Formats: sequence, structure tokens, C-alpha cells
Amino acid sequence: MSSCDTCVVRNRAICAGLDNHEIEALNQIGRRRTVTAGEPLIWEDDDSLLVANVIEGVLKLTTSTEDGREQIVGVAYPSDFIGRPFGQTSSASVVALTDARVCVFSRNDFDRFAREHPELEHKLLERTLAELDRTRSWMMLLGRKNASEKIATFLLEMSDRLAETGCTPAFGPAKRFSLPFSRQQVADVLGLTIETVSRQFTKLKNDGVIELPSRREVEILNRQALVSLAG
Amino acid sequence: MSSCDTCVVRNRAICAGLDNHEIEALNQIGRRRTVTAGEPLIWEDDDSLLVANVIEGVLKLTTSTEDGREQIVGVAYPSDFIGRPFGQTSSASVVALTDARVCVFSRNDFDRFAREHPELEHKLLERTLAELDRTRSWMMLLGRKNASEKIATFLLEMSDRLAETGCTPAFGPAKRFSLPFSRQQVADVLGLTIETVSRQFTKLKNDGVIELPSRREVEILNRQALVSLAG
DNA sequence: TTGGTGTTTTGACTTCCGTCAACGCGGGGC
DNA sequence: GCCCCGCGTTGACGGAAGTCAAAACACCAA
Repeated sequence: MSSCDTCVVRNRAICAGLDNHEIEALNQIGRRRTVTAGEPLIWEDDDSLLVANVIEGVLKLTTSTEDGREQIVGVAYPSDFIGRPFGQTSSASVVALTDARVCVFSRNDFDRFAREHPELEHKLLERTLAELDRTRSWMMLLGRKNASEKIATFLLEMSDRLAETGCTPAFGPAKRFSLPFSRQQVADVLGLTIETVSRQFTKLKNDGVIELPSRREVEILNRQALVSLAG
Repeated sequence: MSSCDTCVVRNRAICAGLDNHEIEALNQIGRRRTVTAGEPLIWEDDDSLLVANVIEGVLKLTTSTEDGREQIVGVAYPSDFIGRPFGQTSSASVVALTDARVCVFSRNDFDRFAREHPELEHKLLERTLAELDRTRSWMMLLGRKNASEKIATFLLEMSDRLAETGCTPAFGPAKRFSLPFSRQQVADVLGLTIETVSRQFTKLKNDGVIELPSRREVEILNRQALVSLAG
């Protein structure tokens, strides 16, 4: 009996579609791991010894300059795949934002397994293409949007992304949610400073667009206003 | 005799690795097309009816806001794959920057063929992963670098990218090259305005770092200076 | 409750880049 | 050759966001 049998992302992650025999083989080369909030899983420019599936929690992918500036280039949620298979060094560090559970593989083992299982490679390809789309629309935000457009876009995206994994059984975007990011991390996602993020949040609150019940909580009072601000 | 036999990117594009029989089948569903500079090949948000391999020339991938701001989110060179296979609408327009030749497929035909040829899907996966890496490092540039760092990084990237396809048989980065971009397009790549781009070019010229023999030509006089400016 | 620490907010000031406008230049057509 | 038009450059100016610093706040532990 493999631990995959009880895996909550079994039907959504790239391992979906594998039969029992294949899952058993995959299970042989992978292992479960927990990562506590703030703990790194992969270092930028290391040989990317491992790849992983996210089971639970949220992780950030970041790149940094030597002088310490940081940009969050991706966010991984449950069922997402992280790491860089097929012979390149990883271009990003991966750090847990919340306590997380992941299913890790050595890159070599994973590469070999993937090449023998086209269905898995296909799932990975679909995921990678979707991630590339998301990343490109984020480039638009980074290159061409101003601070208030960035914040509005960010809040809408959060509301969508967190709804999928949220506790609320209702469908559609979340009206109220808990950010997995500190203010500094929001700044690192949007290419802003922490002060600018803070000022924009305050402005939205004063304008009655959102409510901020606590540091990490956001409640969207006027979604339509956010949509029109997002540009 | 298929036209693939004489294709200059036959060994570099995703069709590399297919045997003669498979190439013949692929040739059946594809066709050659020329695109003149400035002409669009794919519209943003259309159903992405087609995908393509670049044989010759350079094309830009762009996203735009309703109010006309544009961001170039990718650049396709010979042997690159463009378009969005597998059931999503494309998130970017594709427009030729130079006269170009491409090998186009209807998306449905290509999807079907790809699913039957894991080796091709694997090549596409490797390409997509590499493109995602490049895109992420560009996010760092857009979010965290200032104008002079952006310009320096851009010139170095151009020098690398154009060397691969350049006429000069010598290896290594090109010392002198012809930009496939207008000043406005450089601005759209870097998330700047045309005026800022122009000023930064002039500054680099005055500082003796580059020479600008004509509007599109760039000669790098002091590569090391560019590297250290790029941050 | 209190005190301490790290995060967030707020304020004052600065700066980089965007905006607007005028000018220059180069290449194509006549 | 000459003119014209689009692209690129330059200058003056303003404003959005960054920087620096201090205050306020949340959260934890004792």
C-alpha cells in the first residue's frame, strides 16, 4: 500500500492518470517531506538535485541579485510541480511560505521515470505551458502597471487562487482570505517596496474597497472596484 | 521528398529526433509560410488556431492592456516553437519583427500528432522549461532593475542571442550586431519609455561603452563595463 | 499584564523615470 | 538633388514611487 493512495492531490497533480502499477513505481523513488514556514527547499543556482509535488501549503520561487534585491517569480500551491527537471540548474530558490508538505524526488530518478511515462510528461507539459502563460501575464504587470493597478491585480489573483484550495466549499473567488505573504513578500511579488504596498493597502481600505481585519487577512468589499482598478 | 529535408532548423527544432516516416507525417499536416516584418501571425486571446516553428527571422510575443500599453513577453528566434498547444487560448500576440519564415500547424492537428509522439512532446517540454527559466529571469529585470541595469542586461542578452544565429562563424557573444527592435520595441521589452531607452543608449555611447553606427546597429566596446552595469 | 521584538504604518524628503514638446536626422520617393 | 515623413534624440518639468526615519501596532513570552 503506497502513501499515494491517500494523497489529497492524487487526482490533480501530474501523477494523475498513472495506473496503480506506475504509482507504485513512482512511490518507490519519491518520499514525503514537510517544510516549515520560512524553510528553503531548493537553492538558486544549485544543481537542483530535487523536484517535488506540492501536497499542502504554499511556497515561493524567487531570484535574487548579489546586492540582495529579491523578486518572487512564482508561487506554488497544492498539486503544483516545483523544480527543474532535465539537466539544467534551477534558476530560482524555493522557500516555504506556510508549513508545507511535499513529495520529493531526486532529479535523476524523476527524469528517468518521466521519460518512460509519456502520460506523466504530457501532464507536466500542460502544467508548464499554463505556468508560462501566467508568468507572461505577470510580466505585463511588472513592466507596465502602476502601483495601484498592481495591488488590485494581486488581490484579485489571490482571491481566485486561494478559493481553489480554501476551506469555503462555495465556488467562485474568495471574498475573504488569509494572505500567505508578509507585506515585504507582497512587495517582492509586485516589484514594489514595502512602504508603497502598505500605502496602497491603506488607500484601498480608506476608499472602502477592502477591509483589513488583521495583518494577513483581507476582505474584499467592492470587487468591481478592484476589477476596474486592475486595468 | 518532404520540405523538411532541406529545413535549416531540422536538427535544432522540436522535430529533431523524429525518423523519416514521422517527419513525413508531420510534413503532411504542416505548411510553410512567410510573414513580413510587422505582420501578425497570432492574435492575443484568439482561439490560437495555430502553432508554428520558426525557421528564419525574429518574432515578438506581446500582451497589451485595453488602453494600449504593450509589453513584449518573449522573442522567438529560428528553431523556437510558438503558440499554445493543448486547449487554451493564447495569452499573447505574435508579430514578426523581421521578415520571417515559419512552419505552421493547425493546433488540433499538432495536438493530435504530439500526443502520438512522446519524443516530440519531450522536446517541446524541454523547450518550454527553458523558456520559463528565461521568462523568470526577465521578471527579475522588470521588477527590480533600474533603467541602466535593464539596458545593459538587454544588450548582453542580444549579443548572446544574435551570436547563435549570426553570420559570424566565430563562437561566443557577438561584438557587433543589428537589433531586430526599434527603440519603441526595446522599451516594450524592458518596461521603459522610448525616451528613457534613448537617453540610456546615448549615455553608454558617451561613456565609451558602446558605439551606435546606425539606428539599429550596436557595437560593444567594453563588454566588462556592461556586465558590471547589468548587476 | 507587561515588556520586548519584529512587522507595519505613517511622514518628510528625494530621485528616477515618465510626460510633453521641440528638434534632428536619415532614408525613400519624386 | 530635394523634400517629406517617421523614427530617434534632447530638454524642461512634474509626479509616482523609492528612501530614510520614527512611531504604532501585533504578537509572543514571561
